[in-house]
Amino acid sequence: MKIVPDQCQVSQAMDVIIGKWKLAILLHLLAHGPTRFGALQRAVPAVTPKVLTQQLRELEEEDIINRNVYPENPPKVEYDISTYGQSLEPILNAMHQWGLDHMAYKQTRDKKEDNGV
Amino acid sequence: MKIVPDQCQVSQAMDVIIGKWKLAILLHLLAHGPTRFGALQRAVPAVTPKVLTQQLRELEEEDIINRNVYPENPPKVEYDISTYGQSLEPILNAMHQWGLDHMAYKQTRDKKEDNGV
DNA sequence: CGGCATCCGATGCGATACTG
DNA sequence: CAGTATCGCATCGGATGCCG
Repeated sequence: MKIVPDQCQVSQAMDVIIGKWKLAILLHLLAHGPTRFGALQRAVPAVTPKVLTQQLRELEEEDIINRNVYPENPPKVEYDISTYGQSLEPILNAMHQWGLDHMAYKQTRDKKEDNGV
Repeated sequence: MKIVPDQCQVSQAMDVIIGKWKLAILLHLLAHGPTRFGALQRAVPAVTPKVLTQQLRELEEEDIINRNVYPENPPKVEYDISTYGQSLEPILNAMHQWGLDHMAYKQTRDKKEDNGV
């Protein structure tokens, strides 16, 4: 398939997954199902609550994830991938596969450079 | 295929294609073949020469594109996708397809909202 | 033609502290 | 527990001007 630049919507996808922690969030939700805010924070250790909230809100606004509030005490909020969000999987899989190849590529390339190429 | 978070390399791909104009550059090179610096600048009108150079250099360092200098006068420099860079096509295609779907999705969603949902 | 040097502003992200 | 409020900074990209 050839991408026609004039009607190219690649950046539509970029805009949605751009954000330092969005991929990590999506991958966690895809792998583990519904996850609470605190659990997400533990799953992505370096993220602060403020930024985690930001990224979640942005994903929610694009209908990629769902936010479910359980009116309990203590409060409980779960996030999970929406049906629509699951349509991102082909992109993630393609990126993942390429990432694996890229690791291997860098390996061999750097080895060559060590030998003076 | 299920992505195993522990050995997930999705961000490897992200790191390579992140950059405001990199996708536009790659798509242009894929569609039009070898392209000169000036032509790229005309193809991506909003980019300034400084930033265009930056993005090209970063893509070049990852071996995604080739930079060919022709020692003529006036100077001529052509950029083109490397063989390795072509391996990104599955990602771009997946993103493009999703982008098209996303446009349609937003259409119907916004129409619903207009009707008071 | 194909850049590079310099300056500058916006935005994204982080640190810390506090709250219903 | 699941956030919000404030502050601050670094990074990225844009504007402008100059050069081989």
